[in-house]
Amino acid sequence: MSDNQRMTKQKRVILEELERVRTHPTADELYGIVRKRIPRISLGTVYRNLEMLAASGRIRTIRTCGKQRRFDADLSDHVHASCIRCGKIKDLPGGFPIGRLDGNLDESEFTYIATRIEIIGICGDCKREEETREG
Amino acid sequence: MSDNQRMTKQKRVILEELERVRTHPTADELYGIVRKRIPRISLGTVYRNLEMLAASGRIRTIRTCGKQRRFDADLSDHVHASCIRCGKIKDLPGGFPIGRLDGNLDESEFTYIATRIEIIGICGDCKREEETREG
DNA sequence: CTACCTGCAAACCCTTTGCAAACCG
DNA sequence: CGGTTTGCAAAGGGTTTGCAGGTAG
Repeated sequence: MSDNQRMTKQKRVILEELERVRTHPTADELYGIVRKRIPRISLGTVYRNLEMLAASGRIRTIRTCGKQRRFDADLSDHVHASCIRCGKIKDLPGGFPIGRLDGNLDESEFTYIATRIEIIGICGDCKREEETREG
Repeated sequence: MSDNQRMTKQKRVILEELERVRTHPTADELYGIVRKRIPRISLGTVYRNLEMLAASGRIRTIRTCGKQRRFDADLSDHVHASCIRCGKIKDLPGGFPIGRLDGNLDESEFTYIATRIEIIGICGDCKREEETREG
């Protein structure tokens, strides 16, 4: 967390692309996007930069359904809608329906950083796919 | 999700132990616990049974901070407090401060299943450890 | 200059899976 | 009995890391 971070071309492009997309891509998906601008970038570099950007608070990592981590450059409080089938995440319009949620928290036993709210469900694409398959 | 599940000794003990512990153990932690009662059980069996129990809705899986999945036999709505350092999860007293949260949801585009709320922070153990290390 | 960062590839580690034997109902 | 489940071990797949060369400041 010592912020001796350099703004390299790779880091800048990764951040730009993550801010641009509306999805919450996995490292691998972002790798595919960034490679259009930096063809010789490596997946390891993408991971390292996402890690650094998260450590310095410029982006957030999301772990929910699915085995892969996802990343979000939108730091505002918003609710995520996660699909248990495909793991994709969409944002819900409107902010948080609650506040800081640290009321009944013993600060000596837990230092509050943030609240996360998500709804779990099945997205339209996966639902339609299931209906097709099951007839 | 076809519930042709048999109640084997392994599955029963895994469920019993998961219901008994107050933590939200990883598969590996639960493996260590269950092995006290079934010494020759394998980690693969623990994973398979947790998967089956989750598929039939008897337990829940949690993915948050940390790379390992965690499991929870408490199906009631409760807020999780996750430590970003060690990945451990504790329950917050009291239920959910909000309701179903599917108000501004287009049901044709997302089938609602559940709401998850967690707070992110640093637990007492990790905080004390950091204070010791940094002087 | 030089400490930090990159690309590459191998290592890591959690999780899943194939198989023959064991077991539940 | 017949289809599930188990233990074992190997495979899988996302993420991390060591290293030598490259680069920001």
